[in-house]
Amino acid sequence: MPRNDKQVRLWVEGQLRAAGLKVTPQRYAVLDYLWSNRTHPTAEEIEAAVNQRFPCASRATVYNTLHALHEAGLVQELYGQGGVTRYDIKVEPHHHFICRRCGLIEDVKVERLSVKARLPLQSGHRVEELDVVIRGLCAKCRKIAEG
Amino acid sequence: MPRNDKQVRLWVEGQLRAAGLKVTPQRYAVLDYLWSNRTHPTAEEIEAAVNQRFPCASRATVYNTLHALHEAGLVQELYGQGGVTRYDIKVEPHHHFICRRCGLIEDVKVERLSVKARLPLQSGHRVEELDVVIRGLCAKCRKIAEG
DNA sequence: ATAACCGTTTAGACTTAATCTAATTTACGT
DNA sequence: ACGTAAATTAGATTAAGTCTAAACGGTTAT
Repeated sequence: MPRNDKQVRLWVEGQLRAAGLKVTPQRYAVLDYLWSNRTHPTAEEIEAAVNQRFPCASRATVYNTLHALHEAGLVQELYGQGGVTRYDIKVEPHHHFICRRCGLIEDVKVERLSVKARLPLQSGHRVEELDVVIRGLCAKCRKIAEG
Repeated sequence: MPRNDKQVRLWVEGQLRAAGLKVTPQRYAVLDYLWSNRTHPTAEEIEAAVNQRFPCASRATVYNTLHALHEAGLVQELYGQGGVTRYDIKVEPHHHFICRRCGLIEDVKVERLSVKARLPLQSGHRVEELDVVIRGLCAKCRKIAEG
């Protein structure tokens, strides 16, 4: 696990290469941003962030990159109410809590939630990942809703 | 659990009233359709289906109704790739398998997948539901992908 | 050097799921 | 029946995400 800037650079570049992707400034910027910001950003937020210092990535490229990273298993896509996809770097497995009122997303450590499956689930289907989303009201919205 | 048409009618009306919703033809049609078709339809598919015999529900009403039914806990919303929400009547708890290639959605019986949580997950958050989505490739797409 | 090559990026048009609005209609308790 | 709050409507609007065809870049061969 990288500890300083140089190590992060090497880690990001290594991950891209390992996924069979050329290391371009745009891809580097997106993956580096996701490494540093575990805030479940939208594609739009990522685009704005990586272009803040100086424009380098178009919208199409941000989407292309995110799809490639997802395909490569480096990034998780989070689908929720409103049809806006959020992105999350896959460093260690975890689940998510999503508030149905304000949209807050919080990580849930796997230790708190044990999932036991009897595989195979359906004949012939290949299970690749298991997304668990806990939905409800966050503390803040709970207070508002309960009055 | 309703067994014939009359019982279904009474069940649907009862569910609507219990949720504090007036029984309108549009709402009746939507909930009845979801009762009879456990195919995880989109709002568009539902709109087309309930208007097939004779037009009765506008798009806005279909969405309003689905939101109301979801709010009331009668219907589950399924969010996936593509940003198209799918709807599923909540009759008995189950999970879902979704093929990342063709989008196939299949129910997974809870017996096959047990989720155990250590509550409370986060201080103050109210847990309302737990969505488990198994993602991967269905048998068909698996064959195509593996060549 | 130069050329050819293939994957990547780009701007901007396009698609479409879902929302919004303001006027009209309807369900249902009294 | 009546009154009213709730529900419905058509159509305009929004915005997330995709598509397209041209340009770019870096690699390898000549």
